[in-house]
Amino acid sequence: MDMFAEILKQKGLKATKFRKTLLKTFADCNSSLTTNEVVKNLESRYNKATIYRAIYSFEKNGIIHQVPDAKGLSRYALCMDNCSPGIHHHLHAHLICNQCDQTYCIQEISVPSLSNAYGLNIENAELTLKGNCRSCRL
Amino acid sequence: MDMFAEILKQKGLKATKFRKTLLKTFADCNSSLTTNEVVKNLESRYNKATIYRAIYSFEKNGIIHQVPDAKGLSRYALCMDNCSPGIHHHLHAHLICNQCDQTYCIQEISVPSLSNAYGLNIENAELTLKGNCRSCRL
DNA sequence: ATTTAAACGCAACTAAGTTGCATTTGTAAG
DNA sequence: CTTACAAATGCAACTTAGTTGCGTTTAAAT
Repeated sequence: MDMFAEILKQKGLKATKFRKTLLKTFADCNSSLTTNEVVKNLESRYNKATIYRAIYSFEKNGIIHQVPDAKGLSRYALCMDNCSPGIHHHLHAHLICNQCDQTYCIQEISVPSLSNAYGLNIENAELTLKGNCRSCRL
Repeated sequence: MDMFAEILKQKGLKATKFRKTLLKTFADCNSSLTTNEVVKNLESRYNKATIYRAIYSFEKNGIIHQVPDAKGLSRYALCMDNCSPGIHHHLHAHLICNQCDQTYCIQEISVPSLSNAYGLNIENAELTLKGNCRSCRL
């Protein structure tokens, strides 16, 4: 019984060997990964184009969500909330650590609700913090 | 009397012909510009490397500040608050328009104060909204 | 076991941004 | 006004992130 295969199928994706490996990579990480960190981890075994395409499909199908990155790279984390294919529900803030440049989801801090403020028809809000993460404060 | 030259010197930068042109470019724009939009505007007259270096120094010296971009490019807007070389004070939110992909500073919406929440030693917070800008709602 | 659409690998490409070094220019001192 | 020099610019080559088209392989339904 393969847990990762089940998750992939439930989200509407074929459970290939590579995709199970990619999902495990995100699951094993307690924060987030840049596309390039994934490429470096896996490029001996899998092609760069394949990795980019899979990350794109994971994001689209509600398995991972994009998070901000200290240097402007694309960076992703596993979805914690119940995200469906096509619809992400993330109300939490993101912390970029000044010391390690890692990005963490901070479930304890939620994003203020601004729905229709000032007639801007806001459909999404992101709150990004810069500070020190738990590991770097030790 | 050259207003742009005065601003540049006051911020500690040499007032070259190119830098006055660049500052005017940002001043003439009511929202923000990607580095590439600036390059496209000016590359017939000035070198790409020069443009990148000048944008970097404008940002460092408190003339412009980086704002989020719909497609992850680097994008900047004139500082409105009183920013000093090395220190930016921006408490306003940023709006990315779903229709035109432009980024606007929204002075009316301020970023929640979170200073030391959860021991994260937060020294900066950014609030990014997605919605419709004024021009696109007309 | 067969079939087929989806996924993958490869290679070539684009676009954004950087770097080293030679030349030019703003500005302050003489 | 001229000189001198650090700072700014131009050029060209480079790096890095990400994309695309197409032929081959594979998951999974029949």
